Amino acid sequence: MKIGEFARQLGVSTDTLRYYEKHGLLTPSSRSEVGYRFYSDADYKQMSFILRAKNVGFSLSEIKELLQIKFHKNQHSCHEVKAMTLQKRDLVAARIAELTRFYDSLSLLADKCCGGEEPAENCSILTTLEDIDGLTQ
Amino acid sequence: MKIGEFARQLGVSTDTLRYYEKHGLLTPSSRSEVGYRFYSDADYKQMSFILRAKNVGFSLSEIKELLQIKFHKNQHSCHEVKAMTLQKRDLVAARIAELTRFYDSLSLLADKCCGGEEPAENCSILTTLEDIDGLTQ
DNA sequence: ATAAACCTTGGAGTACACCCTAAGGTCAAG
DNA sequence: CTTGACCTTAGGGTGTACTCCAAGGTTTAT
Ligand SMILES: [Zn+2]
Ligand SMILES: [Zn+2]
Ligand SMILES: [Zn+2]
Ligand SMILES: [Zn+2]
Repeated sequence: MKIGEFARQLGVSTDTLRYYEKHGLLTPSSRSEVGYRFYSDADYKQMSFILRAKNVGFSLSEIKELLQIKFHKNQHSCHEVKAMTLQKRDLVAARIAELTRFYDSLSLLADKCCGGEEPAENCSILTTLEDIDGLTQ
Repeated sequence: MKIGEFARQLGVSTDTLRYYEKHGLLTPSSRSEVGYRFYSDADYKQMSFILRAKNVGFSLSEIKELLQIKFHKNQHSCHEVKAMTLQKRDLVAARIAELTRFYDSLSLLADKCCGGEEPAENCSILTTLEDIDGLTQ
């Protein structure tokens, strides 16, 4: 399958596929005589793996690591894979915590503001940000 | 106050202050004869505003908007300010929802894996990512 | 024969929020 | 008068995951 059809079937752009190839995530299994990329069923499976891993939150470099493990399964342990997964989960959790603080602060701010059409002279959002904060910690 | 002392008091780098100046967030109120930046009390207050806004999750360009409103309070309404705040909050909420999906998927994956020291031949994290997913919708 | 649709490469651009460097000028202390 | 700490500018680099472009070669249909 040439790159265009392959991209269409997977719902990604051809640029993305060339990008992934350049970054060692998916090298098409063959090329035509004039250099056209040809993708096989195995390539389809690998790309699906990549997309699923992306869907659960792994970054491309993490996915590359996972692929290395997948290619040399006997040289890596379950422990290693689970550790990566848990570490990623913890990172995600930390980011969620930070964003939740943002969310709470923004809610507090919004609640204080009347939201009317009058000039923002005494807008409590602005004054709260100006004054000593009743926001942080 | 010169830039170094000002930066120290606010817990930011001098590079950050020059960056903010270049991007229209905070222009020091004066310069010495040879061009040294001098920051005033008003500058301190504005920088505090910026840092507080950052702390609740606003991006620098959003903060720039907020500053524009703050400078011309009578030309803007409470409604406008509240709308910005709510819109930002919704964006944050959407991002939290996405990360929560990641978190849940990663937890599911991790739970299935034994985490032992044996080779990853049959690691359920890898097989789950390989096979038709029990993850996504 | 020619146009449309495909493919190739290399390289530049995007957003965000800085950080770092070089090359040089300024200022206070000893 | 020199040392060290400070300041200036312009410009490049970081990471992430692409996206877009130019300039050209190939394939397929009419
Ligand atoms: Zn109001
Ligand atoms: Zn208001
Ligand atoms: Zn296991
Ligand atoms: Zn496992």
